[in-house]
Amino acid sequence: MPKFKPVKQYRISEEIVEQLKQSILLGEFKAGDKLPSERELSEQFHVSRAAVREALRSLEISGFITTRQGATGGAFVTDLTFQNLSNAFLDLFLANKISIPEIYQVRVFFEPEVARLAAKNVTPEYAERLKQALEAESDPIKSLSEDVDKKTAVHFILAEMSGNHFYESLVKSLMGLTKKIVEEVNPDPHVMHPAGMHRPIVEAVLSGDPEKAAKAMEEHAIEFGKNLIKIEKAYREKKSFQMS
Amino acid sequence: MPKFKPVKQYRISEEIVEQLKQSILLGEFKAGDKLPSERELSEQFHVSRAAVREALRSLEISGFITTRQGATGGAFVTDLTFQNLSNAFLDLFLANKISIPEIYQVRVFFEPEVARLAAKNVTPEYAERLKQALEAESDPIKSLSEDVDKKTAVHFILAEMSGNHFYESLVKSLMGLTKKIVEEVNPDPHVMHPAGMHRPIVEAVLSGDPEKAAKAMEEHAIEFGKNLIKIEKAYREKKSFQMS
DNA sequence: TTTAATTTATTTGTCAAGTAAATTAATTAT
DNA sequence: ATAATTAATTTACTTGACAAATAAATTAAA
Repeated sequence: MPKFKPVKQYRISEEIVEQLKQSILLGEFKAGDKLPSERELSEQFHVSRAAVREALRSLEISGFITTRQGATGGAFVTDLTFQNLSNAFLDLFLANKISIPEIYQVRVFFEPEVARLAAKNVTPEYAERLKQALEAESDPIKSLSEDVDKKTAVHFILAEMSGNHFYESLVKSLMGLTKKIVEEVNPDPHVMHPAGMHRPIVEAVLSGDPEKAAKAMEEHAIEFGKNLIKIEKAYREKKSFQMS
Repeated sequence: MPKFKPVKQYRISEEIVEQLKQSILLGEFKAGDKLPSERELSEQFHVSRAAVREALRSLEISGFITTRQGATGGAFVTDLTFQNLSNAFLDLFLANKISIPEIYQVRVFFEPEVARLAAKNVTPEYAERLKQALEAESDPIKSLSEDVDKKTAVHFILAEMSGNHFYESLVKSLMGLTKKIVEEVNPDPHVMHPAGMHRPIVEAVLSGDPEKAAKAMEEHAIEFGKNLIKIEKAYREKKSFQMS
């Protein structure tokens, strides 16, 4: 008996999404380019503006375009970043599909490898950036958000130094998720992550010692992870106490 | 000087997305539940159906709901899965933001750890599932897609056995991406991934030897990765030759 | 009394045609 | 030259309709 596949009926907006996405991926629209206006698109596709707009919302959520209102506005192609990955992780976390301990088990395992790779790839430029990022960690704290960004910088630079965009995306996503959690919990920054915690990592990387760098990163990740788990747990208990 | 934050104007559809998302995350709508119909939502929010529909498209892309037409249709809350993560990886790959070698560098590093964890968590049920999955790999090949699924099964089970949903999501996403690539390249399945390749891994896991399991997985990942990179490169060159 | 065909109700999918609001460019008045 | 006004473009949003899918209820037929 011949095996037929079920015929799936697609929405018009989905068809539009596919065509625009392909066009973007093929480079027919490059980052920064403006797509035709909604009215033009609806004429070209022979569909209503509503269908076009639903398609644009989908492309926006997927990170392919951003839209601006006004005379010079429209839908602009964006350079795809790790942002969606980050959003996906965040949603999984918020939906209780992955826990902080699980995230940190993974991070403790792979970020030492990132540091190891970074230590094998030190250039004067990277060295300078690492030093400056380390310096900036001791700046007076103006806001929690800014402080978190500064404490995150070293991790970002090391991730770039790994030379692997996948590791880079993972690190940036996880740091983004961590930032969200930290900002929600709103702890004392000095307790959560004292300045200078990254010094041993940076020193090991700069000395070009991969194993030492990996070890330093592992210790840091373990310590910070323990800290975060503890503080977040206390926060959650306090919150559920307030609600009862 | 006081530091004011720029006031961001949000779209109505974004506001709706936020409210519905929060409601779902708070468990006010559980997986399987039906959201109110578009007309009801537009009345409750005091907005037009078009705005509601744009919001629903966003929630759909984010993996929170699926929609069905008809009398018993509507927007149904779904159990959030790794699917979005997988889509995010796929888009990054299609947009040439991460390459196959980069993906495989990461996979070669972390999947041995998954095997290591699995070997520490063997139960009779898991053992049975692993054996059956290994058996099924030798079934006559009916279609490439089905064959890939069978060769993927062992990896999925080991990922579950790791007891870490993050690892599980990563493995499933990467296998999903690999499947897409394999189906595009459409190689000879026997060459791409001969049956029995997973036997050493499964045997090591079942014997409860974490280090042996990790080693076996590493060797497998390296071999398969090399294979995939080679075959995909040949495919890409052939394709660009055809186009010129 | 089943069974088949038809009708009805509900819900999403789509369209058309508009108004509102944001934003920039062009024009006019000062 | 500067400021104020007007015009033009584009997205944001609304309203009100009809089409299509789907399941339940009803009716007709065997």
